[in-house]
Amino acid sequence: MRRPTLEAVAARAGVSRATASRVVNGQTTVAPHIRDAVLRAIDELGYVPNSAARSLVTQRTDSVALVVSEPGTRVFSEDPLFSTAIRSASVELEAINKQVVLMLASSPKSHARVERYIAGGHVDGVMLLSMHGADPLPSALSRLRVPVVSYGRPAVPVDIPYVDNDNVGGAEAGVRHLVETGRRRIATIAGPQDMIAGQDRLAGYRNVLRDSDRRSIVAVGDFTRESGAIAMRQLLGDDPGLDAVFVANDMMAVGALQSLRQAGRRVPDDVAVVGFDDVEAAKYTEPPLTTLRHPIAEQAAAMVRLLLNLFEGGPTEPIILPTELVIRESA
Amino acid sequence: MRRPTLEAVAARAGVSRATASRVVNGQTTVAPHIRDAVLRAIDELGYVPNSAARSLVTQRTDSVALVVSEPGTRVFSEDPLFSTAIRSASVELEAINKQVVLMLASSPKSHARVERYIAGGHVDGVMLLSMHGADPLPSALSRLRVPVVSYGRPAVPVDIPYVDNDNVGGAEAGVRHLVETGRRRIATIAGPQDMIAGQDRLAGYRNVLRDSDRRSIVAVGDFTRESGAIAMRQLLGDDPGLDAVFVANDMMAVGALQSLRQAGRRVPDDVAVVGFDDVEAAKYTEPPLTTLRHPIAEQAAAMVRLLLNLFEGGPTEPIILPTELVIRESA
DNA sequence: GTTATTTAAGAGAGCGATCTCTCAACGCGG
DNA sequence: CCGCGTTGAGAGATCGCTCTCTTAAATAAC
Repeated sequence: MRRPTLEAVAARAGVSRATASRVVNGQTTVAPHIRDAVLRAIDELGYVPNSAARSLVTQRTDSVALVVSEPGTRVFSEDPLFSTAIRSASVELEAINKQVVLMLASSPKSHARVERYIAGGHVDGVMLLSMHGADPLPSALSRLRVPVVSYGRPAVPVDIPYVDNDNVGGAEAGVRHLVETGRRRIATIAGPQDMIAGQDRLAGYRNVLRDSDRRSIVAVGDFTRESGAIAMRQLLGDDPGLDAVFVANDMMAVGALQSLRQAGRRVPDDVAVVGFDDVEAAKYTEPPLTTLRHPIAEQAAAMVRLLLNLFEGGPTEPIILPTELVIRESA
Repeated sequence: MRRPTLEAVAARAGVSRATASRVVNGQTTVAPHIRDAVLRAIDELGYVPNSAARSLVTQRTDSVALVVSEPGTRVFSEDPLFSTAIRSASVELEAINKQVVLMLASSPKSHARVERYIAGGHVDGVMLLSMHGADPLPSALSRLRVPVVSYGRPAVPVDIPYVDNDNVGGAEAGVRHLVETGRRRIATIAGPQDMIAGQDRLAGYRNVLRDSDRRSIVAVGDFTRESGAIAMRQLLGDDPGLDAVFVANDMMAVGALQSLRQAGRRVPDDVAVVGFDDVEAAKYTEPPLTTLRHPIAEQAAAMVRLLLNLFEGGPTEPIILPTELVIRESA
């Protein structure tokens, strides 16, 4: 009760295996009536090509790895970034008939596993979702001479194409909005400084404050809601007179709103709040959050294009997608 | 600059390909010094077995498909169920050295793609995340004679093992809690009735109400926040005197809380609210939500075990995991 | 009508592993 | 010293496909 092989199809259609193969692979050098006979045989037998055999000879697998290099729990739980990126990338890849092999690289041990797997030639290329600067994977994978693209600029200067959003520009736009609406003492809750997004958003904040002659007031969180709440309390302690805060991501902004409420500050009357990411929850906070939207889905699509270019020799410059200020009620 | 083959390893170690293969696959019938020589050769050449060649002869691929059969957007966005399940299943599968191939089946077209892929023998087994009753995939896949396990009881009576949480029992526990805390007029916002979870949770609600001699008041939502808000307004219109509502999932409960606030009802003083799922957000609502927790991660792990049993002939009865009432402030 | 050119289909050699079968070497009892 | 069981290693078939090379037939050219 084995699955039918190309041999069986050929026999049934009364042609050679080579001809059957031609039909399967859509070559045009087959006479119409023979082509039909083969197609009929395929249909009757329910033939499906064996992928192992095929990729053994073609040296292609038609699948790409989506490596999520991030400590386990954070990945999917709060932050919708990963899930959105994964979904979009999947959709895009399926559109070009590539399969997605999802790999989570959360520990050194799994890093090794991933490397071995990639080295094993299981996939034609790798899409790397890696946010932490210290991540050893970008350089490790680029050494394997496998096509790799990264989501988010790799922290170490390694020569792999990447897609990123304009973190610096986005932060600048957010802070500029606070300046333009007349805020005087603008604090920030920065993200972790071992992450590019954390660094760049803080840099954007500093740029604008420097240009507008204001003093910077910085607290650092780790992109979680709790850290945002803690950082906000700390900022209020440091400078009770602050009238605005730029928060490096929405989750922390939600925590900050909570602390502000507890401290009796009204938003935006007393303190204006700007977040970053425009997650779903930003619409439902009290008050709804003014934030910076970046098109995660488009970024994932761009990453797929980049990988395709890597296969086919197209342009592979990094792609930086713009962010957009979404003004709601918090600022 | 090709990758080294087993042949090369054998040549370098001065043995036959067969012996090299024995070493790679950890057979014990190789003399220690020869074994060492082969291992050294492997190390020096950086040999990694070619998976296509291997699975061509072994008929195994060591990867399993994780098929998410759900209309695109819903999957990852609001509902953390999918992301949590995917992550847990990945972790579990990686622990037993199986790769995860993620497939999204959102449209009839992609259904066909998934079926073809599975039929193509790319994977050893399938884990199906399917929530909708009308889903054609469970029966389609079970017909392919591929080991399949399902997350959530398949709506159509098809003979594939599954893992589910005790939706009926959980709903009963939630509603019973409302009864025991003295609530008289207990409404429900049910989930979509084309989903098992929607049906079963409503059934649980009805069971308890019947037994406690109360009248049921039902509105139906679609598991989204907005639908919860709308349903709540509708319930308040139908029966302004209701003093409790059992909501079939947390997202709808969040919407319901919003509508209750707008209607000037205090929670839990005027109206008690019980949700279902214990999502992250349930902790942060105003007031924090009393809800039913089910262990998604454990369910995913159980699903992996079930699949393993399917491979190896262990027991494959459906696994129903219990839910737990988490009492916070809303009820 | 013969030769040159195009087109369609077949023959057969791999791709890189696994695994059965075979055989050589060795130890040991009779 | 011979035969026999055991153990370790090699030979070679095989998995199912692709793709080059070859050949046969059909058409064109002169």
